[in-house]
Amino acid sequence: MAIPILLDDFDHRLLALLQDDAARTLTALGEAVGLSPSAVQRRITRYRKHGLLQQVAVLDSTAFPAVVLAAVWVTMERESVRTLNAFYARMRAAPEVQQCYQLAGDWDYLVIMATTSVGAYREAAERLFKVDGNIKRYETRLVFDTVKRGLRLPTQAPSARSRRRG
Amino acid sequence: MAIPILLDDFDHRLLALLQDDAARTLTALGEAVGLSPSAVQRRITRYRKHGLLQQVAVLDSTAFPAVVLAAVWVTMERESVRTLNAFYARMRAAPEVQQCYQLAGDWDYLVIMATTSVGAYREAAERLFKVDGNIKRYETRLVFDTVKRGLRLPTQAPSARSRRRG
DNA sequence: TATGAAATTCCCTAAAC
DNA sequence: GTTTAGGGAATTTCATA
Repeated sequence: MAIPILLDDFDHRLLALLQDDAARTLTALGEAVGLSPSAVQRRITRYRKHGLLQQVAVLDSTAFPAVVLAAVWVTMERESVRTLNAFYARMRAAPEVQQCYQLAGDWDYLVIMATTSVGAYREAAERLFKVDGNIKRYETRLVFDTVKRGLRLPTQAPSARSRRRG
Repeated sequence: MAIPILLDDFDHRLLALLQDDAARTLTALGEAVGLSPSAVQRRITRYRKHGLLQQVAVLDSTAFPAVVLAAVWVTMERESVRTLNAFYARMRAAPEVQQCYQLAGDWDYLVIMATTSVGAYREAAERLFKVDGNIKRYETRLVFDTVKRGLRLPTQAPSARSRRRG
């Protein structure tokens, strides 16, 4: 889907910085990687045009004591293209669904949910995971504590990073 | 930890907008919620000072075909304060660990990992989840497909939103 | 105490090189 | 890739309800 984009060392370092803090100025980014602000800007524009990067605000979940997080494992009864597409559409459309991954193994999907109460979670789960011809079984595990939360991706192997440093 | 912060309707709407796209200008945000750019800026500054919000870049994981995502369930042998703190510190320090949640039920923790190869995942898992006096058991499920990915939190009940609209 | 408007500063953007 | 110039946004100040 996305057009392949070739990344050099500057790109990898910029993407790492931006994943930590996207509010930095082009000047600060340029100083960090050894590039002029204009060069940094051109690169970031390129990332955006390729749909590689989007800037979002991440809220501190502990600041919202009412928020209920839950992990749900799901297995499908039989995966016809039609029912699967419907499931995907439901996951993407539902504001309660934060993340949804297809897994290898006995469980087909992992879904991370976020709601404002256990009641709201129950409602959403019954609506989204109703056991019918599509979904065979699902299990809910409420989140007691958030140890770490982020979406950071490594864009190059750790060995390449340390090799370059050493 | 975080100082409680009282949020009004303007705040809820701003936080919703910012969670979708943190690159909007203060003017655009102000027009969307019916506030002057100055007022919007003051509120966002307040969120930042309270540690409520941070701006990050989220990368399109499909644009990095080499990236391997994995979900790991973990159970602890015996949860002494010392070993637990060590585990928490390890999770937070490891760049391969994206998310880590303590769960209700038979599995104690869910860990979402992101590495640049299956080899790198294996290395990281052996290092982070080594079965010893601390960790009893862990199971890995590789992610085949990402249906949805985000960290959006609802800051107020959906009923409150629709009630206000209707 | 929080607002909106105006003035200043700084940054982003798009040229030209 | 850098440097430069211009427009625009963020930030501060100020008057106000």
